[in-house]
Amino acid sequence: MTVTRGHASRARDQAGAGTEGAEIAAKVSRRDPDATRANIIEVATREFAENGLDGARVDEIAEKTRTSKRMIYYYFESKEGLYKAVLENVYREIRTREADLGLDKLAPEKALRKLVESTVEYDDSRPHLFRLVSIENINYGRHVQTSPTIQTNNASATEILRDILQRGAAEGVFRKNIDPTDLHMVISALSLFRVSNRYTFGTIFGIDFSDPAVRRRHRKMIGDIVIRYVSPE
Amino acid sequence: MTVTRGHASRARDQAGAGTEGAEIAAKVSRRDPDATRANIIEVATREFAENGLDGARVDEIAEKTRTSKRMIYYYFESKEGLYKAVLENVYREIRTREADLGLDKLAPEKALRKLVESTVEYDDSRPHLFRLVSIENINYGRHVQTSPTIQTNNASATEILRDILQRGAAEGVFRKNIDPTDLHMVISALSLFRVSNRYTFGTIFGIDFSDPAVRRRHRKMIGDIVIRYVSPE
Amino acid sequence: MTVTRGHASRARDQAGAGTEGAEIAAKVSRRDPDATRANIIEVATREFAENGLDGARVDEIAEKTRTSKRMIYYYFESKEGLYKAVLENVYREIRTREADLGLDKLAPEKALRKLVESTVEYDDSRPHLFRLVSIENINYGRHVQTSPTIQTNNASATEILRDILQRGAAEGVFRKNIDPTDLHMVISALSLFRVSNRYTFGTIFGIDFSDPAVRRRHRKMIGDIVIRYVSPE
Amino acid sequence: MTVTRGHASRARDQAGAGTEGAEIAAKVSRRDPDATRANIIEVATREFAENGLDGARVDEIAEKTRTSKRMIYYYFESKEGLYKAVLENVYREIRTREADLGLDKLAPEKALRKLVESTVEYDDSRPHLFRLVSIENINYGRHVQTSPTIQTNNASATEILRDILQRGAAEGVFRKNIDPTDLHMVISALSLFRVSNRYTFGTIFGIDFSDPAVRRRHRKMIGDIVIRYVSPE
DNA sequence: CATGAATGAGGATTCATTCAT
DNA sequence: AATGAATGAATCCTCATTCAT
Repeated sequence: MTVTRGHASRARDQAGAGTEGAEIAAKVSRRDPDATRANIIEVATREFAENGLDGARVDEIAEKTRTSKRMIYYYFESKEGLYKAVLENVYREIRTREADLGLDKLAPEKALRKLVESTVEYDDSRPHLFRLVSIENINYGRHVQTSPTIQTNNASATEILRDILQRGAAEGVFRKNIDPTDLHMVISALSLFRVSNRYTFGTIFGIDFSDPAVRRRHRKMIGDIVIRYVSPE
Repeated sequence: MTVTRGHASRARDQAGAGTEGAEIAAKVSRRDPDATRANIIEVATREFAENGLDGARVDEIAEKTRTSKRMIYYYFESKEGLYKAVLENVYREIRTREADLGLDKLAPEKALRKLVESTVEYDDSRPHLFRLVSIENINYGRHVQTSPTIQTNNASATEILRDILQRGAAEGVFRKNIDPTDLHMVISALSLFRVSNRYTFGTIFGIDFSDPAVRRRHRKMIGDIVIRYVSPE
Repeated sequence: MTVTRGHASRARDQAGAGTEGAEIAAKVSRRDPDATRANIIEVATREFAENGLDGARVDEIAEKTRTSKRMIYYYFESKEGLYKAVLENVYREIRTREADLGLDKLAPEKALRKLVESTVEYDDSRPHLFRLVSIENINYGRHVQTSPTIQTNNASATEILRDILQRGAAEGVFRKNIDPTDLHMVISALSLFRVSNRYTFGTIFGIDFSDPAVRRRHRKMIGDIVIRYVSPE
Repeated sequence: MTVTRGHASRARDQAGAGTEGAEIAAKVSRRDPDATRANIIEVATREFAENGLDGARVDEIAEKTRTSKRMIYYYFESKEGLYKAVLENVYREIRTREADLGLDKLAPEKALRKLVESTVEYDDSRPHLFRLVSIENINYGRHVQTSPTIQTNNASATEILRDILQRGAAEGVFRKNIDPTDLHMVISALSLFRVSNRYTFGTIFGIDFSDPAVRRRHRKMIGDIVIRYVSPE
């Protein structure tokens, strides 16, 4: 299984010139390339997230779309091209998150806990996005590796953390020398596990990850873990 | 259809090391059902781990086997049946680990850190086992759910932790009321993330998870995190 | 999945007779879905009639077709779907028969005998159609039962009989209270036996059902039987 | 699909030396060849009758048997050999019927009606036997043709009829020149149709052939038809 | 007599993709 | 810009039969 072609989304990257992109997508019609494209991506995201790269079916995607199978090939050139477009879109969604949490206005400790808790909530609420991340890892990250967009834009995720850590260290409430990337990994790991391993872990240990009470318990625990880790002493 | 012996991946790992090892490896198949089964499982484990349930090809598996495709169906009835047998074997391997660490003879803190560190090392050294866990989660844990073997045998993983936590609490070096299952999740999450998200996280944040130095840093960090979390105050 | 036109077996039967006939026969397939469908049905009818539902081979059917195996699945979804389409076509052919015999213009007795004799001739001349009926009965009528088309259209076969019987009864040449459906069964049974049991009965009792003299003798006999049955006294 | 081998039942044709063959079959055990053979035939009869020659599975037959698949090949050499043995057994059962009806002691008319009615009852009560006859006809009577046993033994079925017809003709209650074989065909046709076409005819014309009232009506009708046909005038 | 293991050849079906219009 | 028809190359699976013990 080799990735060929590649640059699927060319010409369409500037899509969604206005802000109402999403709304337009709702009532797609012929002769509206942006909407058609968005509609395909939307359907494909669902299908790939539910069935994996190999498990998803082009026919199935096409059928659930407002257009035809031919259009998928017209816009994305191949199943893999479509998958890659979906993946880029997923990472775009993921990174638009941390934006407006206003963490820079909070005290370091509060900021950090809020970051952790909002991460847990967000990851829990968008399982399909993180299923796609799992799928991409099962595929050896082959598509992330060939997507400059994803790499350049998502690395910034650690910036917010770096800032919080620096402020905390300056104030003496956090230890020095905590690596922001490693801490980001810790938070991601703890939060994502609840999504990406929920079925096996849940089945074997009898935990219902869809139970809000469980989510709150975990959210608190993960916050505690992170705070304790960065604290002095 | 009976599950027999089970030491599937041994043969290949250390083939020809001893005297009978070579003999077995040489002409396994002919009229030796256990060996035939084991050989199929071994090959299939590799193929499913590398390509996923949908991505793996029965033909490919058969070809790499010492027998024929027909035998796969003879013993496992279907591709999914084979996958399930592989999964059960994987979980069997995973659980046989913690056994002889001799943790009960160590002081709680030492025991816990040793458990964590050995987990990190083990997970890092058997990525294919945990790829299969990821794959199973993408499949909604459908097969783990229908496998009594996996459920009954693997839940015991928390027992060791429970013991350590109790001893630590009794000695006053650990907090009371730490839930062993939740702590098991924490350790698993931190350790597994390094395996199951290495490609995307590694690519985006420029971390080389195959670097031993990185592994040691992470091993230490995860140990610290866990110890800090269970410590009083 | 829509059944279109339907004149499947025409092409082969009289190919090249008219002017367009030759043209159609020559390059049927290319982008002519109706012709493609019809061609598949035609070939499949022969193959299913000769080998049964289980005995027929999709590969064999495809090979004798102007298109490929893939097209069979494109239009009929499965071997069974194709078989069902064949069966519906068979029943369509069977029922289009009695139409233009002009029985309503004949005296009841003449009409009835003509109906019987034409049935014998027809059944004898299209053994493959009735082999398919036998095959369907061996399959417990499963497909006829799930085909509304067949059920609604073929029940009308008794209407013609009902009319003849009523006229005969009114004229006093037939008994009253002869059930048209039962009489239809009688005629069918006597006529069809010659087709559907010809091999075993012919072999055991040394009768050559392909001998025209035998056919004429049976035709006469069946006519006599039916007339005698409906006659007064 | 070509018939090869052929003489399946050799060596075993003298089976069932005693009269209690059937009873022995009930409690088969290893080391009892006759019982083993009878048991296989019994199971195979059911399987072939239900699924046809192509539809029946050797594995399935073997599984429902008290012995193993190997024994089928040991005794019958091939699936087709087994089928042929089944067929011969079926014809043996069929022909043992008319025996004790004591028709020669009845007046011709009574005898003929009794023959007809008992035929209808018998055919109705053993559908699986006649399904096998249908199946054999779908197979072009290939096996009946190569089975001397069936041919020599079953042709006698017309003897009884010939006798009745002669007596009737002598007494002046029947017409002369009624061909016994043709009359046998008529009776068979009318009676068998109820079994071999019940699914298609029943579905299309809404007749429930399993209804005893329907059976009685048909039995009476077929008797009437036959008597009327042979009556003078 | 009896059996579980093994098998080659075939058989139905699916899938991503392209073509003609 | 859009579409229904068409396709080759897999892909999973089944079957009657034979072999070693």
